Amino acid sequence: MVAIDKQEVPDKQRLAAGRQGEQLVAKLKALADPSRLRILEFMLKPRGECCARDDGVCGCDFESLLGLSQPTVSHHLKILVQAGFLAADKRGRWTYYELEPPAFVELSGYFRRFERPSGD
Amino acid sequence: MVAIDKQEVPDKQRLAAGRQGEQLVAKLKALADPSRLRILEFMLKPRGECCARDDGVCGCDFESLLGLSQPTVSHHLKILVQAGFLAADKRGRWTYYELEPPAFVELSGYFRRFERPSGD
DNA sequence: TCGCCAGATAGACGCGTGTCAATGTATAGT
DNA sequence: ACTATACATTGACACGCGTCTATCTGGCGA
Repeated sequence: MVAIDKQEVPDKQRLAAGRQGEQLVAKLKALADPSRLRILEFMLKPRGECCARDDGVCGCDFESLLGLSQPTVSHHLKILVQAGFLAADKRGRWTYYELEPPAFVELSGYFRRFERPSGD
Repeated sequence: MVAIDKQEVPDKQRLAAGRQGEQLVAKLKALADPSRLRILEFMLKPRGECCARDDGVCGCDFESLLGLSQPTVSHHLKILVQAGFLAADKRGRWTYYELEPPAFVELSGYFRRFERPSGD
């Protein structure tokens, strides 16, 4: 063993290789689902059907929106929260959700790197 | 034909609902894989190991990069091409790949909508 | 022409994941 | 205290997807 396995990759391709890249993949996986995308888009212009507030959307609103069972909706919301796209604010018996803009700033910034490739 | 199927959804949640949304999901699914992300990042600063050109990266370069079998690499490249992130240029016995910037412009633009939510 | 090599395709296998019914947990109202 | 409700968790099931081996296709050189 000639001292490998430590950091054979100095600085190249760190994003899609290390833990940072795993987080990115997790974020993209979280977005790669039609139901979760609809949740996020609903958050852009939420019309509260059930128990809306001006500072958050009640979780129960998503059920009728998506036509899915309550556990499934809860599952999707959990994934979006864990990925950092939503913030969950539990108030009393309800949970209110808000968009987390920084997560999207990070994503759009990441993709901007590919908008004008260096060499080509 | 009663002129249906044209725009039954006035303006609500068009992106994540209709065919346009399905395409978006397909694009995001294509990105939600560590191997495919590494392929794209490699395209940003490609060092040709095998048969590089200045106007494309040879497909065989990805095999050693990813440590995957040739059919698996071919599979990933196909997905990226179908999603519109890569362009495949078959020249003789080799296939050269290039980044497709417009696809990334579209994505970063989509996410920019969430960077500053209207209501909040 | 014959073999060699780059790449695509087909089929199989295993794991991940979206979905649901059933159940658990905690809060609010009576 | 008891019940109703909003949400989370669990377990199970089916399908999708990443990976491989094996095979096929097609272009290039000897």
